[in-house]
Order: sequence, then C-alpha cells, then structure tokens
Amino acid sequence: MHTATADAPALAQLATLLADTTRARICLALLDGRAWTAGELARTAGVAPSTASDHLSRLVEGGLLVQERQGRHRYLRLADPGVAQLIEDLAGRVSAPAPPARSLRAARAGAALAYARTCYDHLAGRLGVLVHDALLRGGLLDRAGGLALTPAGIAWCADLGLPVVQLRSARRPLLRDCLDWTERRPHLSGALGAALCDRLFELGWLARGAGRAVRLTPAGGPALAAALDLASDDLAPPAAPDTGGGRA
Amino acid sequence: MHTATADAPALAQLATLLADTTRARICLALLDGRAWTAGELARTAGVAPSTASDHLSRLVEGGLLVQERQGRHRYLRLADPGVAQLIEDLAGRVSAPAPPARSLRAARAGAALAYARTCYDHLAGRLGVLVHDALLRGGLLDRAGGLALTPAGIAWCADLGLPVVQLRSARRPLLRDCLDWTERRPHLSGALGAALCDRLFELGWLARGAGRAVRLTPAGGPALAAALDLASDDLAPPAAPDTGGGRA
DNA sequence: AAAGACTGTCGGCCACCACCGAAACGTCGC
DNA sequence: GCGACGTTTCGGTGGTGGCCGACAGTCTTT
Repeated sequence: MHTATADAPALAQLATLLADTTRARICLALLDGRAWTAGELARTAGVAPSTASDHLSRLVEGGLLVQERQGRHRYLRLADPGVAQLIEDLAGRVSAPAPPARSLRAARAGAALAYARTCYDHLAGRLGVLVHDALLRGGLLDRAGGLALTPAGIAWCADLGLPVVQLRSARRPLLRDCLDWTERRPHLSGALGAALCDRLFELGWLARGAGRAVRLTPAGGPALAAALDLASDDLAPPAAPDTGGGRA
Repeated sequence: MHTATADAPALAQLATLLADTTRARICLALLDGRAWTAGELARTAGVAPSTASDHLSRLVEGGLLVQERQGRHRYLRLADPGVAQLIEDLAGRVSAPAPPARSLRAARAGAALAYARTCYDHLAGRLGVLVHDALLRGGLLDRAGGLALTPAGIAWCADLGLPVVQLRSARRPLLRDCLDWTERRPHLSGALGAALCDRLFELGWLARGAGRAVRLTPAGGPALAAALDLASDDLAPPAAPDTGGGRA
C-alpha cells in the first residue's frame, strides 16, 4: 500500500529529462533565455545532430522546452520561467568549482560574463548584484520582513515604466532571490527581475554581448547609475587588465 | 568547444538521483520532514530491503539525504530545506491528478490530509492556506511589492515567540510561496513558515495525526483563531460526514 | 530544376542500472 | 549464549536508454 501523496513516476519521469549530461548541457545552454536551433544545440552539447534531435523531442514532449519551426530551422527555448528556475535551483546545489581561465581569450570572455549576463530572463553577474544592492541601500527594496519593494520602490518602478500591479501574478512571484554563482550573492529574479531586464534592453541601456554576456551601453551606464542614485563608476566593469592583474 | 558555464555532468548526476520511481517515492515520503528507517522506506516504496538500501546509500552520497545510525536502525531524512524545496518544485510541475478516494477509510485519511499536513517543515493543506489568508487580510502580510511581513506582522511574530531578525539568513529566504496541490493556492514556506509550524507544535496548538496529517488540538483551535483574529469556526475542518462508523 | 543545408527516422551496438535472492554482519531481547 | 530482527553486500539477470551512421524528408539557394 503506497501512500502516493504525489505521483512518484511522474516526478521521476521529469527528473529523467535532466538526468543526462547531454540534455543537461542543452538546458544549461538554453538558460540564456534565447531560442537556439537544433544544430547549434547539437554542436554545443558535443553530440551528433541525430542524437540531439532525439533529446530535443523528449525535452519538448516532457514540457521543458517549446519549439517553433521556421523554414528548415527548429528553434528551441525553455518552456517558461519555472523551468529556468528549476534548472537554476538544481545547478545551484552542485558546487560550481570556480572555472579556471585557460586562455587570455577565455579569461576575457569569463570576465565579461562575470560582470553582466542574463540568467534566463533577468540580470545576473556583478551588475545584477550591484543593482540589487543599490535598491536595498536606497530604501527601494526591503528585507526586514521578507523580500519586497517599498512604496518608494514601487514608485521607482513606475517611473521606469514597470507596472508593478500588472506584474503581480499567481503563477510567478514578483520578486525572488537568485543566487549568483560567480558573486555568491543574491540578485533579483521573479517577474519584476525579468521585467526590469526587458525594460533595460528596451531603453537601450543594456545590450547583448557574446553569448549570455550583456553590457551597459555608453548611454545606459550613466542613466542607470542616475536612476539608482549611484556614481557612474560604481557600475563600471572592472578595469580592463592589460596583463594578468585580476582585480579582486 | 563547450562553454560549460555550469557543470552539466554534476547537474545530470543530481537529477539522476530523482530520476527513478523508487527513489522518488522515498523522497516524497521523506517530505513529511521526519526521519524514517530504511525498512519503512523499503515497504513504502514497495521494493526489497536490499534494493532500498542501495538507493538510500546513493541518495546519502549524493547529498539529498542524511543518515543517523542508532543501534540496528538507520534513520534517514532530507538533508536540508533546500532539498525539500527542490522536490516540491519538481512535484509541483507534474500535475497531480486529484487522487480519487477508493475506500471510505482512504477518503477519511485523504480529507484529514487535505485539511492540514506538513509540507516538509511548514504547514500546508487547507489550514496552511487559511493561515496565509488570515495574515494577509489582517495586514500582517503584504503582497503589494513582493511577499513580506509588515511591521505589524513582525510584531505579531514576536508575540508568538518568533524572532524574525534571527530567522533572516542568507541561506534561506524568510518567506516563500509554496503552492498547495490540494488547494491550488499559496501558503507560507521559508524560514518563517518552518519556524511558525515548529512553534505551533511547541505551544501544543498543533499535533501530529497519521502520517503527514496534523490537527489542531482542542486548545489550539481557539488559540490560533484568536491570534489570527478569526472566529473559531473559520479554522474548523470540514464537518465530519456522519456515516455510521465509530469515530476513532 | 538541381544542389546544399537542417533536421527526423531507423536499426544496431553497448553500457548502465534497478531489481531480486541468498548470505553475512551487527544489534537487541530472552 | 541463542534466536530474531534490521540492514548490508554480492553476483546474476533483464530491461532501458544513449550513441552513432546511414538514409529520407523538407526548405532554401543557385
């Protein structure tokens, strides 16, 4: 007599989708929030296109991915923020062993990624943490009784064009901590985190770099700093190292 | 060239632990937050003791479970609230298809479970949702800018013997929504949700029933209702359907 | 229309793993 | 001490699933 409060086979089936290195690689790649083609994912995962095709079909069928066919391409992306959250949570439990930079190019790419990147649909990296900290210091965000915007914070969002009331949804929390695995500190996720990131792109303050990396635009840096009541320098990426001096 | 932002093999390895029906059953059983013996888990999962022993060792080695040996018994429980959250999140993605009650006894047990139960370390079921709603209605909890206690809510917690400041931790959010799969509505999880549940047991307002089910004690019902500014009836379980059977 | 690119299907190979029963180990009780 | 009980270890077995190469389909390009 199995109590079977929840459907164990279904849970196992869902976990199975992530229980394969190749599928895990695919899902991690898709964590950038964009749509990839099947071929790109196959190359990234290091398997034959036919193998990847199989995996992708299973992931779609399992509800983790959604696809969109355009001509001879098959675009795939994570099904919804919940899937991204799930993968993040799982990845967060495995101690990421501080990837050592192998080459100068890799080190530079790594630095860009550590500075600012997208974490599915919100801002992460050092910039993400800085924004979080600035909001907290400015009294726009409050952690005394949980994690919430203050009335001032709600007004701040409205000024930026973020309608907080409309972002409230039963399906997704407005705010959520997302642990940064480079900074080891929280940044903002949730519906608002995603909307804020969207809006920064929309305003042209933020632009995509290579891969998951993003960067502040020349106009966006000062603008965001002003909005957060910071000096421009506070948001600047670490000074480009001419040689090895990795700034702490 | 694999970008390998995170360790895909490690993620897959972690997911593999949950990617088996038997291990999933074990983990779901342990969601009640208590420590089970290896034999109990074997019977619950419906496998031979030797099979379960193997699974349990793997789960412990993988960091999902912790064990404690006492004499000829091996007690196992979930390693930490994060694991419980992970399993909840996974289980929450698979639509639990409203288990039909097969017998009168099963229906009664199901009703008790739907009314109040523990969800690893916090209160769930109808009672959990009622508490959440009462806190919200009473202005102790606020959802305007996220999910947070109001100053009044912090005071209310203090009155109850819950030191909110000490509960704030980097490792675990103070408050968190946990979707109830019977009520389909949020109840309180997180560090505070766990502390509140603990305290209710400590005060003798809440007592354990069969399995994961809990019940309000005769003294606890009115006390909790008063604390939440509710009529006693508002917290009452659904009227017991009076068939002829002798009530235990 | 033909050539090329992206993707899906099929068959086969191989490795992994969940399961069990039997037996060994340790603890508890008489 | 002896037996009972809970647990673990150890082969052995069967099923599942990841992987590839080859071929077929579909869309784009020349």
